Amino acid sequence: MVSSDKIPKNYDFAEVEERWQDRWRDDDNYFDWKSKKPQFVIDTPPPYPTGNFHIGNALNWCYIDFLARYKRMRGFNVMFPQGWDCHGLPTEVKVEEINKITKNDVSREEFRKMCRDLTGKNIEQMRSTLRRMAFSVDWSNEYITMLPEYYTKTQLSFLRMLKSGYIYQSEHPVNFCTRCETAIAFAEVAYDERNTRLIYFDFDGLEIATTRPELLAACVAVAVHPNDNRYHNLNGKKLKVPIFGHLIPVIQDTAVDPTFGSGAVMICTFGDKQDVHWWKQHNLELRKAIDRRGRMTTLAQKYQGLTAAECRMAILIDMKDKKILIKEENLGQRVGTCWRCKTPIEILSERQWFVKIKPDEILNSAHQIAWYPEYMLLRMENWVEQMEWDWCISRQRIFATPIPIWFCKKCGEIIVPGEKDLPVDPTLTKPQYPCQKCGSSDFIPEEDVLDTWMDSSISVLNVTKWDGNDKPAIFPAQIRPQGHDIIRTWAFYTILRSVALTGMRPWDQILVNGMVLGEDGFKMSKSRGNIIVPEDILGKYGADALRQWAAAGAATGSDIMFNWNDVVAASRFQTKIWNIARFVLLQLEKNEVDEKIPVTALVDRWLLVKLSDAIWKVTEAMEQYQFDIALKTIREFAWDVLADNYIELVKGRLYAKNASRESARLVLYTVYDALCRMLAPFTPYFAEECFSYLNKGSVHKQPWVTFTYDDPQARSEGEMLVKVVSEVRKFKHDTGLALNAPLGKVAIYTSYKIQDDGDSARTLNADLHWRTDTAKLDRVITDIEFNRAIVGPTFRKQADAFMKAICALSQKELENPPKTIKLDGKDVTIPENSFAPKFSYIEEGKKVEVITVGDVIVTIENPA
RNA sequence: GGGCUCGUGGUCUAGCGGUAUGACGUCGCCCUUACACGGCGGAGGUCGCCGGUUCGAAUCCGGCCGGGCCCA
Repeated sequence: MVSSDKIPKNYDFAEVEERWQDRWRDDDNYFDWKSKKPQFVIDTPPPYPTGNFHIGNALNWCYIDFLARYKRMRGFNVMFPQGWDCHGLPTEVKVEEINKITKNDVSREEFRKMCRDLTGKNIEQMRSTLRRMAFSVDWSNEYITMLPEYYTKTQLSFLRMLKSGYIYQSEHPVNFCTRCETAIAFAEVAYDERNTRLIYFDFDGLEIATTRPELLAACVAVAVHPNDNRYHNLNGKKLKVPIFGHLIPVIQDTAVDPTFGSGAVMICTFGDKQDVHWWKQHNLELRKAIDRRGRMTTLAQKYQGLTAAECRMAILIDMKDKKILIKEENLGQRVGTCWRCKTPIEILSERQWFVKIKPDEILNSAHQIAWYPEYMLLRMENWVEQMEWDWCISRQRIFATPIPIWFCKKCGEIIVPGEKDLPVDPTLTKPQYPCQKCGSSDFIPEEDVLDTWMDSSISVLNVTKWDGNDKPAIFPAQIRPQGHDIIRTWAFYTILRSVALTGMRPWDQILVNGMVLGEDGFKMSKSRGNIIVPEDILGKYGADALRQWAAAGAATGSDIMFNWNDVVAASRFQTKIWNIARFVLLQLEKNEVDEKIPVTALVDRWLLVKLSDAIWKVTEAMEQYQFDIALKTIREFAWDVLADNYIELVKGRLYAKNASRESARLVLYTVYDALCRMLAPFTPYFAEECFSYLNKGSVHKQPWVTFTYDDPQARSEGEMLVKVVSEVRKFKHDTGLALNAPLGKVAIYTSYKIQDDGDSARTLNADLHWRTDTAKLDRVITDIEFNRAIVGPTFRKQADAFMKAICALSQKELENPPKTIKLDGKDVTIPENSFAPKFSYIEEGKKVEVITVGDVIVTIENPA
């Protein structure tokens, strides 16, 4: 035990957190590949290395660390790896911005290097925040997707899926960002509310309304509703496209809304997703009017080379000249945009690589995973069930994993590298052998690269050390912790890929966290100015306080508003426990606690009962990942039960040299030890500091508390005692007495003998007597309290009648209730504990104050 | 327009079939040798609205209103 004069009066989080961060060793948290303990592998989300670990990440990582630390204490061999999902547009955009270039201004290799350098710097910054937050990351299992060790696996997974038929290439309409000049997946399309103009014009005698006149060159049909009488005469006819002059058919389709615009729709390749439907369904021609850079093609004739917006203006002017423009209307619409740069996406038909979506396979696997909270599974189901297109995985960018493919220049055959030769960049190297089909040695490299989700969706395969053969020994992982915003992307893709590559679900459980909102209740954003950065909180209140906010700010899974109040409250809780610690350690230091002596005093036994309850509740909550309940239970126990009730009661006994002092000291020791352990997952620095004074090593190396204690007598008598003391305190307060002021003679009448070692007398500073005789008082019944949980189910529809009948009993009958009572003319048994009379007392003879607590009567004589 | 989700004292939050949890704020009393970053106590809510089921609903069901997320 450390001597109490070495314990500082105030808890200095900054000093403590820095000291322990220095002292802890990385290898404390390494996964042990040779261990016989049960494994607990976490598929940590690899964040995008923006350089800033934001508060949403912080929430996510707090959950991970709570459960990682908890599981270690429960004897699991835990792997909490940290990955970095490096590839992708944002970094390319940032590099272009910083260096004021576009990707085409430098060589591919040079551009890649710039991206790698920036990413490396950003990772370094984020690592330091992770460490400061005390996240018990297994740094021996860190991975960085832009490094060859990792993207070798990405390429291997590509080849495997190509071989098994999951991956194919074809020309197909895809979402395309003309600013980033790349295809993107549906999951990457964001929707924006924008205003546009609906253009009505004369289309070869037919009135058409369109929002995209610039696509006139790509018009391949006009559609009307089959029941629209206005257009019956048009069926089977061909119309001449204005300005361009090509002929297109009129088709009928029930998907046309006759009430929108003129009821006649121009189908272009492609204005929107609906166009793609019609195009497929009616076998229409393909006319590409917009190219990858968003410029009009030769098909657009004199408008060639204009941007889509310029072309729109020009066409409108020409329509006016030709007097075919009828009118324009304002129209609000939702536009699909690139989620990175907000440019409206075009749907272009391009040769791309795709991954086949097999909804049944994915759903089947999703159902084998336990979802926390459960309803998040619905979001996955809904997403999977409405998938229509396969997953487009090719991108026309640079900073990404290369697609390991060449094409034979002569015969077009697809050439793949040997798996041993991976990784490859086909733009830098050549196949080892000539084309097996035609023998040619001329190759065209695939310049497209892979979607970044192709990297990150094998995170779980990477950490479980998948090498392409079967499923790894430690696969599947035990848990995937992530936000609900990426269920349709990362969770979806990971399940898909695990099933495709191993035939199995990726994890046993998935824990979904909510989003962090700003203090104003809105999503944090620069424009709102409501962004809170973790570093700010760390500086003001420390990591442990921020971690407490994450645990208790909201129920697991629900969105959580950032709230300084919660952080302040968390920090105050630490102060409170710190003071409890100082008190406890002061009591413990003088001589060693004898752990073998029996705990005898009533309140001591009562506290152990309460501790046992708290431990059980906290443990249950941790098992269900209900961190809010766990931490709140600890707080309630420590603050209300231990500090405000128990310590107040036992103080006097500890100060006096009473015989049962040792019993209290052992209880304090037991409780203090248990509190440190239960706090360890939540406030690792604070718990470590408190525990260190016990000289028993690191709290993080201790097993979880499993202390149990049962003593029904101590439970009910202790509960009663605490209530009585609190009522008498309230009495003192109400009569204007200081709580420690001397009180006169107090008699407590109970039906059983209480031996409290003088605790209540000292606490109340009163001449206090526990008595089992009957108080000489007159009492009257003023009210009856019913136990509806008994009355309701027993009497159902007669519950009201029963309660009325009881109320109608006389004072005497209520004091000694009969066994039965008449209800609707029938005698019915009165259930036990179905009601309790409430008494008030009339003093007799001596002037006494009377307080009742249940059936316990307290009289106070001569209050000072 | 569809799916999911939320709507609880001034603010935030727990509960999700037996008449409401905690925090912050607010008001009053108390500097009692662990703690005034504390203790004790008070005020403040017809649990969004309307129906239904039930002996009983914040809690279940239906409708409506309002917020959020995801999607068309």
